[in-house]
Amino acid sequence: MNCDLILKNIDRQVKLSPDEADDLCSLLSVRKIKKKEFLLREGDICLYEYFVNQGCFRAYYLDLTGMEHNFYFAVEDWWISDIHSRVYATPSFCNIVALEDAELLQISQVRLEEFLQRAPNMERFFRIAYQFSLANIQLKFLRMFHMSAEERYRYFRDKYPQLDQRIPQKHIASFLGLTPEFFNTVRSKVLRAG
Amino acid sequence: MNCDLILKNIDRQVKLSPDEADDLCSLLSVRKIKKKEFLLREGDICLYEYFVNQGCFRAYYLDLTGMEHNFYFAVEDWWISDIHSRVYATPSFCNIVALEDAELLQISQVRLEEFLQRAPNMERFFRIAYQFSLANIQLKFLRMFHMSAEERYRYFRDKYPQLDQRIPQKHIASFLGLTPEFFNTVRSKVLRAG
DNA sequence: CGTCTATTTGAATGTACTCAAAAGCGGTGG
DNA sequence: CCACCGCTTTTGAGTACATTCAAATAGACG
Repeated sequence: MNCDLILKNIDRQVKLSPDEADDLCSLLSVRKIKKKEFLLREGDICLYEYFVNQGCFRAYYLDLTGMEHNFYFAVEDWWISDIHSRVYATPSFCNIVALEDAELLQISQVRLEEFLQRAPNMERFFRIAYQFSLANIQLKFLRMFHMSAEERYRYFRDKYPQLDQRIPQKHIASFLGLTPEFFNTVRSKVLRAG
Repeated sequence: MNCDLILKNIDRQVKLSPDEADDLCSLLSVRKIKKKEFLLREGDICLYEYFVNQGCFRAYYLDLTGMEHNFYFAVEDWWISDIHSRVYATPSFCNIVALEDAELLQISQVRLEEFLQRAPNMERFFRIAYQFSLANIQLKFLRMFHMSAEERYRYFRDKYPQLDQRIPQKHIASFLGLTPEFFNTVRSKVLRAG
């Protein structure tokens, strides 16, 4: 199993001992997912935290009218799960689906909690990771909520150029809270203006 | 110094030993703030994590045109700080101001980090607290971004009835991403309809 | 090659905003 | 205690940004 990427990812925040690293890796399992397959479906309880080794995912929820709303993308070196469902152990409101063939590492919530009890370094890693996520999502919230469609798209391109190339327009539109049609006119305008 | 409320708050997630509780309390100091005084100003680096013992705060940022956008309220038993500024040790984008005379407990970022190194229980507390915040803010993000003005206000009333009563309309309008004028018409409609 | 889905374009509509002005309310000084 | 001032809330008219619906074009996949 290829744990290189995840260990490098963790090493950016905390230094695990070789034993801790081995312990972690022994708890991980590989999961291969084909394009369009679901990692999580609405109503399921999210039992795992996932780390993307390869591929691309989108997380979305369905509103009352059945429309899909994307709210998270994940590619290589990103973590993904439904944190709400996982933490509260309640049925998920959202779906996670592969946009490309993908390989994940997964650790079950139960094993993760046990591991955190005996590995303060990992407790620390997640504390820091969540702290950064929170800092970033708060800023994202400000930006997304008070910016025009064009500003939002410019910000997205700036921040995630690799995603802008890789992910179909309609999913970016949804991520930005726009209709595909209107997003397309915005996008054309931005491309013309540079 | 009155540490009852904060210790109860922490006790909901983790059990601190009496020594750990004393250790924590020795690091806290009381801060009294009058209505309209600033706890944090844009450009300052946020050096503390705060816990509200009494009173009410709003956090907002100024956009390019000088308009204020509220994004967080805190009352008794809530934590508040600019997590982005505090964690990255960069100048804050936001302002935090008291809406009422208030009393806070504060702990400096430096002391907090030191404390977390020696108190795995508190590391755990913050990991869990951030985890819940993240779960909730993600859900809030979904709701706020894809709901109409009226739905957003109904959700706000439902979730924070105490804030709806306590905070001036114009600040709720801003929190919901609406102009005070438009918010007022929405609010009137909701009050009429029940 | 044909089918299905995604993107592009346009017209009509609606939601929320800006600007303007009146009415209400709270605090302060005479 | 009341009158005034400033700030907040309410109301309305005109406008802009984004949506819905419809249809044509382009692209992906079997």
